[in-house]
Amino acid sequence: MKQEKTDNLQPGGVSAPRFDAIDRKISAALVKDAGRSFASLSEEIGLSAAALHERVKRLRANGVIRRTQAALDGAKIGKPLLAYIHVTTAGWGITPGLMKIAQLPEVEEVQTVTGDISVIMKVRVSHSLALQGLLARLYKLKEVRATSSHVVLSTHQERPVQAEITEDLGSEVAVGIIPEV
Amino acid sequence: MKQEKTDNLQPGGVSAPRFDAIDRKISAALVKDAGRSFASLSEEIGLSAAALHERVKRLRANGVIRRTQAALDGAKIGKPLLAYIHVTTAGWGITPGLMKIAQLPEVEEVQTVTGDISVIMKVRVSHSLALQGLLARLYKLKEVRATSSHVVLSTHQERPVQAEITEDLGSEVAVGIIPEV
DNA sequence: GCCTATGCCCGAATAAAATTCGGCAACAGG
DNA sequence: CCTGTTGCCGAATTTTATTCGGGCATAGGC
Repeated sequence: MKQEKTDNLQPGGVSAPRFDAIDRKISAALVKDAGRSFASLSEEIGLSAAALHERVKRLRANGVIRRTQAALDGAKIGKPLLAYIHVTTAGWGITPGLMKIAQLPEVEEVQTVTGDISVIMKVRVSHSLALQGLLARLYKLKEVRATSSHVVLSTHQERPVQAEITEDLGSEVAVGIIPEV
Repeated sequence: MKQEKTDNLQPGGVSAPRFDAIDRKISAALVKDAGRSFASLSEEIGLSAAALHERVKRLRANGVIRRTQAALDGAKIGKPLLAYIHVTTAGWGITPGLMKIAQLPEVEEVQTVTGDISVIMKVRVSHSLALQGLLARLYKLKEVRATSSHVVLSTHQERPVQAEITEDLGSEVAVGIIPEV
């Protein structure tokens, strides 16, 4: 029996759903390929298929895994033009008009952000005329003050949320910045 | 017999794969939920499970469906801070230094764009110190002239490439814009 | 220290799904 | 009119997901 020491267990936290190293590993694997069979994954993780299945079920129930989806090729489905639209609005937040535009299948992201712009939209369209049409719809909204578009020339990385975390990202800057008490 | 005629080949090596309305419908369904059984999907589409399976297999082979992946909740895996970093670089394009940073699991997108900035990066980190660490790594590269960060306050839409296309997006602007010949 | 409740895991059985296969019909080209 | 090709179907077949009963270890009450 190759029973691993269960040092992955966490002290009983009632509120926060636990998410240990194994869960992270499973999540990372499913982000890369959600179509893999539990059998082969369980081998890689070091769990039985049944235990793995239970964990995945719990990850879904907890909302860690929100869903599993197909990743399409934008160009091959007829939408080769990707762009970011920066929107400056009068007033605050997202209005019903903007939300309606956000529902268009061309619109992939709508985020309110800090900085000198209010909203960042990520849109993918069939051709430049469609981009213009999208901008026209934006300018029909009276809360839209200005827009600034950035057409994507080439994509060097584009992927969903990754499960892994680089541990030493913050620490390297911390030295000499945190004041002594 | 499946013979490959050389005159079928197009520049790029791939003969034009067809992508009809049914394919689009299937793709749209799989983007929403790739875990659905072929049986239930075939009912909705109006095909047999076998025919549906064959189409999906072809969509994958053609690269229309690039992969199927799990969508994680950024906050629940310990990365609640989402931001866009606009990078202005000296010289052109993506350098090896930038490509290395693009491999970090915190970096979800790296795009070269038109406009007054060179690169747009989408990053998701655990806390602001990690964002600072990321910026520190960027500024270590001598090709990086300046950056401008936009922290996401709230996400109103965030989803992968959608299969649907709004047909009348371009047409509405076209009226009165395209000059008569 | 002992006892029990709990969480996590396993192997095997079962249910469900994916995948394959042979054949039929529509269509285009010769 | 024939013929090769394509897309589809229903039914087998194989693979996979899912359930089930139980074992082991830990934590906490007593």
